[in-house]
Amino acid sequence: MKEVRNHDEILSGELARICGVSPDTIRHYERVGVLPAAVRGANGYRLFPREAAGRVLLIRRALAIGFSLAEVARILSQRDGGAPPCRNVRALAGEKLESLDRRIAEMVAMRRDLATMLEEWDAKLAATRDGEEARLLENLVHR
Amino acid sequence: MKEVRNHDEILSGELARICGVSPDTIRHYERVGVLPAAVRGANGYRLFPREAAGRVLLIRRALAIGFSLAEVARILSQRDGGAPPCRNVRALAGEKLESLDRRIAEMVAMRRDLATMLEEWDAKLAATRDGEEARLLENLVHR
DNA sequence: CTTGACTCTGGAACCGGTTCCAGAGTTTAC
DNA sequence: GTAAACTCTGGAACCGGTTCCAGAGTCAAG
Repeated sequence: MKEVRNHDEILSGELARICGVSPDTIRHYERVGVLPAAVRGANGYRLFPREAAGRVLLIRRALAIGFSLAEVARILSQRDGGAPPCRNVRALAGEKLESLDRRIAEMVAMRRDLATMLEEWDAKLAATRDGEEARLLENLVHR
Repeated sequence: MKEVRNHDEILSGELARICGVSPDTIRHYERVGVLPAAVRGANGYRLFPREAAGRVLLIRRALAIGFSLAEVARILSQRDGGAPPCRNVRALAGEKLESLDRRIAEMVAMRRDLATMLEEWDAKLAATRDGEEARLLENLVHR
């Protein structure tokens, strides 16, 4: 008997499938308040409006960009509460960009070191017979 | 009475200080087998040879480069067991380099997206009066 | 003798996003 | 009427490197 059921309302599993996410994740998002609590059918099953898919994608994108679930929750609940959080969001995103730049710089430095080391190692290995010790690890510690 | 004590043996705390690491971390390293078990004094206190500092730095460097403690433990115990692990190390480091590149590429893409978004946001905010909604978040989801 | 700074132990907490669990109810299809 | 595939719940596990904890022993200086 689905006569009373709005055609624009979908179950958690369907929402999950649409968003390419596990149902567990959907429940989790609701739990931490990043998705508004879904309406419940007579079953007790969650009924999400189709628009929720957009919200989930928004969340995933924010996560991918470096926001935490807690931050997203804060922002979205601000917005849902009526306050336009745009300038806060802008500030927060600015910080994200900075920290992202720092992390990237770190990793690039790491990559450079590692690549250099590999070159040296390969040179050394080429000059070392099988089974012999090339002492690569020592190389690692002395810069 | 320290007459019997070798002057080249140091306590865990001193080793930690030398390496810029907490004593807890030193104990942890011993626990997971990345540092060989230290000799114990009559106190029960750990006595590390000074060379251990080099080992710790080796570990920190390996970690910084993207190796896990488990991997380091495997490699080092191989070496301590007599087998020259150089070629294994080389292979492992090669994998690290690849995964590092992947992660960097991801983060750079992220950074690009975020920066683009920020530019758009700033343009939008410049055209929006205080307190008004600029709907930045929607911008986030629609690409 | 007392105080403070050290050390020992094994186990648990932390971070955060996701997944997994078990036990129970619902819906759908055959 | 039975099985397969959902859904519900709250809590715990996971990843890994580090830190924290409590209760106890050790050691140096005053």
